[in-house]
Amino acid sequence: MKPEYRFRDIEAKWQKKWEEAGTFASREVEGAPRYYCLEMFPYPSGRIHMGHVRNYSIGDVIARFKKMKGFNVLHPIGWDALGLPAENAAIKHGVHPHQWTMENIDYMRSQLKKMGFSYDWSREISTCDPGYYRWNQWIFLQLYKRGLAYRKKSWVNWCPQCQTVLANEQVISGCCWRCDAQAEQKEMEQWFLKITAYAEELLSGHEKLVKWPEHVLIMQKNWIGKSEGTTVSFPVVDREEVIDVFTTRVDTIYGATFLALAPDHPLTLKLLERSPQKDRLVKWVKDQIAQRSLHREEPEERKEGIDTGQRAVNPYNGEEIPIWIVNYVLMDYGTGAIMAVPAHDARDFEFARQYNLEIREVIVPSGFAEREESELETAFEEYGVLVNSGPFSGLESRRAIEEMTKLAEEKGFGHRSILYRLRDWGISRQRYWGTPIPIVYCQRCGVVGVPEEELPVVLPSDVEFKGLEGSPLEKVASFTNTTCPQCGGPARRETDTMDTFFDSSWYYFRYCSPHESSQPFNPQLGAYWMPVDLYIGGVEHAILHLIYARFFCKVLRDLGLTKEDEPFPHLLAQGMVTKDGAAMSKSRGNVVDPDEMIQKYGADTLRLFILFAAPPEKEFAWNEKGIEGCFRFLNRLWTYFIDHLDIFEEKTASSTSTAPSSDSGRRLKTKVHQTIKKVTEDIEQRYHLNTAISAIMELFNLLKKEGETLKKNPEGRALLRETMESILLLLNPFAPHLGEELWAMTGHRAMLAETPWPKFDPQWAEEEKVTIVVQVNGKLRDKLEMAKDSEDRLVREEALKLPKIQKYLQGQTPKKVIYIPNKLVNIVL
RNA sequence: GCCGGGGUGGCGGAAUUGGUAGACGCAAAGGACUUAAAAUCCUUUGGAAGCCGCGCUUCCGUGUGGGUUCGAGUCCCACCCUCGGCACCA
Repeated sequence: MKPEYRFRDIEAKWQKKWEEAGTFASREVEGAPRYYCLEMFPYPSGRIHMGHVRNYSIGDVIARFKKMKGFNVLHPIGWDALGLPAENAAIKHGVHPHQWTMENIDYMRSQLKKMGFSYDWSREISTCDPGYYRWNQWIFLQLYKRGLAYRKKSWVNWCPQCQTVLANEQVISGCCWRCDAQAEQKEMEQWFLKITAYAEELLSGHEKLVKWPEHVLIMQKNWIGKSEGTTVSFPVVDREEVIDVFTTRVDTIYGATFLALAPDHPLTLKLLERSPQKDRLVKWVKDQIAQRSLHREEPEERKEGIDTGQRAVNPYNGEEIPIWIVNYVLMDYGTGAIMAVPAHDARDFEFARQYNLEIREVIVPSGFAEREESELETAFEEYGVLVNSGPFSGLESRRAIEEMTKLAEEKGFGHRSILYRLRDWGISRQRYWGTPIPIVYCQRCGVVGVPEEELPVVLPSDVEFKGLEGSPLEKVASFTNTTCPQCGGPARRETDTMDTFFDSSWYYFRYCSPHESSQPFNPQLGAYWMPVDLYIGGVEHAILHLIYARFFCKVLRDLGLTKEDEPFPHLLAQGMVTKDGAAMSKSRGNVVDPDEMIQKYGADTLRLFILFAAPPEKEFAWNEKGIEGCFRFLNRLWTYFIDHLDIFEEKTASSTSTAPSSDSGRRLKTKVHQTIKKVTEDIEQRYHLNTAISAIMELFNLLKKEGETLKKNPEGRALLRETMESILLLLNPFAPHLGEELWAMTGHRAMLAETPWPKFDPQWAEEEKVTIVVQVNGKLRDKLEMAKDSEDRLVREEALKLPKIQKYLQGQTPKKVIYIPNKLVNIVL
């Protein structure tokens, strides 16, 4: 009776062996190059999903491959364990967030172990551990000391029914996601991190990220949104005040027919004071503010505005133009005020038409002298030549921008300026399950940071979760009532917790010394492991997480903890896992559970399939039949080995040194070395794991074919043994359990995981003979077998001699014969 | 609207620098084994036409239409479809 492929037993057996032997524990050893392979750590939502399986399978192939290549590999895992779902579970099911999270972590850890991932479990971290979030607090205090963390009033979404702040994602078409009440805008004190201080460096740092996918860099670039332009001051007529506007198109300023302020601009109410219709207009402004950001979900919002009756002076030509308050100008970008140039801005154009305001053309396309006085159908937003612009008429836009800005600087009514779309990062959350912000409010001393030696500020565990009112922490008197660290007087503790993106912004440093207790991480160990050599994760984090993490790395650098400017020089953005044309989701009911697949086919099959069916960066469409194909492949492999175990019992001489005497042997040996080359390059350079796997399949197919004759003599049997060993070595990163089992069954003592990656012999990896394609007028007509690197003239002659080619020539002399060495001959008639 | 990715057999995909389109796998069809089925193994498989005929020949074929080139899935221009990101950012 032949042993079956009992994958459940095999997988459990080797997982245990790896754990007992500490095979994947990373060490900081001299003499070997280091490699830090990191996958985005999961949120412990309950169970792992196929996206995790894919992400972590890709990482595991790289980690195991690098280990076999002789690197000291750091391949850690942990838990992004703080966050809203835990608190919602508490509200819904009455489980404490801590308990809920811990149970999820325990289950998901067991799932990851069942997948056989080569993690160094001794470095496992969890962000809800006070030993971790204490360093969130420490970092926050350093930021606070440097003015990079500050408090500011800002507008937030507020549900009047639930008495709590809502995140943007929790406002569904203007209403609270939980109680459906109309959400309001409320101004609250919030903590912010000054990421804008690093805007320029976050942008220029992209130049170092040559190994990031282009589209991720573009998304970040757009998010940071740098624009260069001019700030111009418009004095208000008969008043002290001056209105600053920012524009990238100062060349259009002679076409500015009004100024437009955001409803929440600080000058708005002042300007309305003298208006006869003051009450009505002020009410309009307040309504606009209250509704603001609710229509961010509805882009087709109608433009509205009111005339303040006040006027401002265009400093370039002294013209007085009206000042309007409009709903399409945003207070939190630029100065909150714009010069409106209807002829050359689509939004101003739309607004001016609606309110019958003047549309004055000052730019014409270059090549047109001056346009006929005709109705403009749309705003002309491109660069062109200035007209009706006083001394600047006739200049080209770009030139005009330069000169006009220069003039403003000379006369003192304006200057060059750079603006970023990037906003400071609001990190306050009125939630329990997050890191407490380490701040105390003292009646005498004001805002006081908790002293470092008192950290961590630990989350109280005795808290009620009713989900009805604001932060649960506000109701815990033992937490909020405290004493001022400066004066010892009575004080109130900050009850806001941190956005969980804070936690994930530096966790990759923590892995370098996860048990460090006197600082966030040990700088020497950080210097040893950082930067991360390969960071793998979903593209959905292209902006938020990856910008925050880059920001934190720079902050930690400025704090002297690291020398790295960029934490992740190489990013692999993996594609989504879909089924039936849509992302897997519970609501769609198209979720495939990894547990079921492990149970049915085993972890090796699941890993192999999820890597085989598509390259990592592309979308992966789940298909039940596909996984069966991979299962069959592993079964065929297993059976073949079992049937040929006797080959490994013989003590035949190794065939590595000599060339096989048969054609079969030469074909197989060539294929072995070609496959080693291809698999190595596919993993190392292209990360195209799907083609690496298919190359291994091809080799196995040829082994089966050629093996029939080869196994009849000792020389052939030695080659078969060598081939089979190569297959196990090459397959190890993909299907490590099966590999280890067969490796042991074929008499190897050392673990496969600890065995060096095979090397290819370039002589064998190259064909001795090449097939040369023969084309006539670019069409394939015949093929020619030639020795590699045959002489030019010889190949051309042979090609022309071919009977099929003769037929096409019909005695003509070719106009031209093109020869691409070892590839093709093209005969042009 | 702006920015970006993608469109290749019945399906997932391969073709790495402009040089044999369809590797590998799935599905399908036929055959072997079997009392039978499953499993397994073998063969065939882009489309069309032809041929004294079981293998070869010819033509067509990588979203559409043009272009560059001896040669284009790959480069250029225009368009269509699709997926993602941003969305009053001055």
